[in-house]
Amino acid sequence: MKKTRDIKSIEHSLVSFYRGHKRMPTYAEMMDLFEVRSKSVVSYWIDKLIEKGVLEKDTQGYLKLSGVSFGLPLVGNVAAGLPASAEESSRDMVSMDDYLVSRPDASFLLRVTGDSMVGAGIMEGDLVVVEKNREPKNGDIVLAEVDGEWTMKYFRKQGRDVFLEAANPAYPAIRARDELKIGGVIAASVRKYLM
Amino acid sequence: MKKTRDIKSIEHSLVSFYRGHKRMPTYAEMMDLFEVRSKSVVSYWIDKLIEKGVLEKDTQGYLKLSGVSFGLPLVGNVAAGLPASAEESSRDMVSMDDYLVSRPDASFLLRVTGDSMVGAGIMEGDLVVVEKNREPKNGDIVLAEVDGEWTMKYFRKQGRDVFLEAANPAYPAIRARDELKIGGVIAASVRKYLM
DNA sequence: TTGACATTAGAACGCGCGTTCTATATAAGA
DNA sequence: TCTTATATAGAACGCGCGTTCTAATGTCAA
Repeated sequence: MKKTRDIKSIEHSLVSFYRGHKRMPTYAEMMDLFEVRSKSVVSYWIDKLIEKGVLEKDTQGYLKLSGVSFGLPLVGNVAAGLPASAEESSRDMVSMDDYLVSRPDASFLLRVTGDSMVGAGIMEGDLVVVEKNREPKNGDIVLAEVDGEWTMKYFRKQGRDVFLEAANPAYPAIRARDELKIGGVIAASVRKYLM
Repeated sequence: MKKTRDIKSIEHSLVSFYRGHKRMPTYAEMMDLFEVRSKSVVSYWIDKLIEKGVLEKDTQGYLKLSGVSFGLPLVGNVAAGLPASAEESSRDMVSMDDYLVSRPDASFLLRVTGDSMVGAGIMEGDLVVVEKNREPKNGDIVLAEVDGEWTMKYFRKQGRDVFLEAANPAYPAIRARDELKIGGVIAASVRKYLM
């Protein structure tokens, strides 16, 4: 068995350390990670990774996993199928957190109950990201209180006329009688298949 | 204007620093963050945050944002509506990355094209998380190559009989003639509404 | 074999890190 | 008032961090 200490495996061990510890390892810790016995060797490989663009140092000189190896690679669309797995670089790396949540401070998650939005592809059991304190635009999906009950509805506005509409045609549209209690605007919806 | 340097604003500044830098600040940097002029004051507040359970130190003594303030709060279901925003603690904090992706090394993202899975609530433009090298079970949604074209289909297996089925009834089921080329199993699907 | 280059080891060093001490200002209660 | 608890400042300290040097070894081609 040949030594597996190439630049690829080193990058991989760094990424998995960061995933596990939510921080970068120290040079002493990297000695164990890379299975070398000198910090200078660590420095040697770190320099290589910086050259390659996997790592960078921020303004204070701290190591950072840059761009690549954050999140998942967005490799194209379904029609293109799975990638040749060659050409590792020049791929878009997308973090689900960053992609789905623009304002983490003003957002929360809800588990979907009921079937009022199945027409919009939101099914029972899905999670939705709700953004608070945001002015809904026509066509947005909002979390609203109707007759003391919270539901998700399309927000419709035509001129001065404002009403709520379910995506499921079985439910009637609701006009704002007194005032509309909007809990937030649905920013994203996610569904998990595998456990 | 009163001093806003309470434990709440300090926690917030730490979280936003971590979100921006993907690491914890040093004590010197926290002096600027907290707007104090001594590292001992920083240590003073850090201890408070550790007591509170917001922070913890890992085995090497490094600061870590623990549990709380990672990801988004999962506050319940749609029927429950938006939370009273009181009782800040004892909420489930969920990171989208951790929730949706179990095996980051073996996963990638695809943008959905076509309407073959609208029946399953997966629409054109959605992103799907595809997990490679996983044995599909009956009922899983898989990325498969059919007649040289990649599509998403339900994976059906009844005894020895294996075939692919679209969620859209307009498309016919497909039996495996030669061999089934499975690119991966769909682990999750996400849709973004606000830009 | 010889040379050039890539990779590893080890040691030394300076500086900044987080800790810890003392001292002081402020606020609340008795 | 005096006491106590809370919050801030400043300084000192030891240790570990990342850097940088020299030198030895491994690899491969000429």
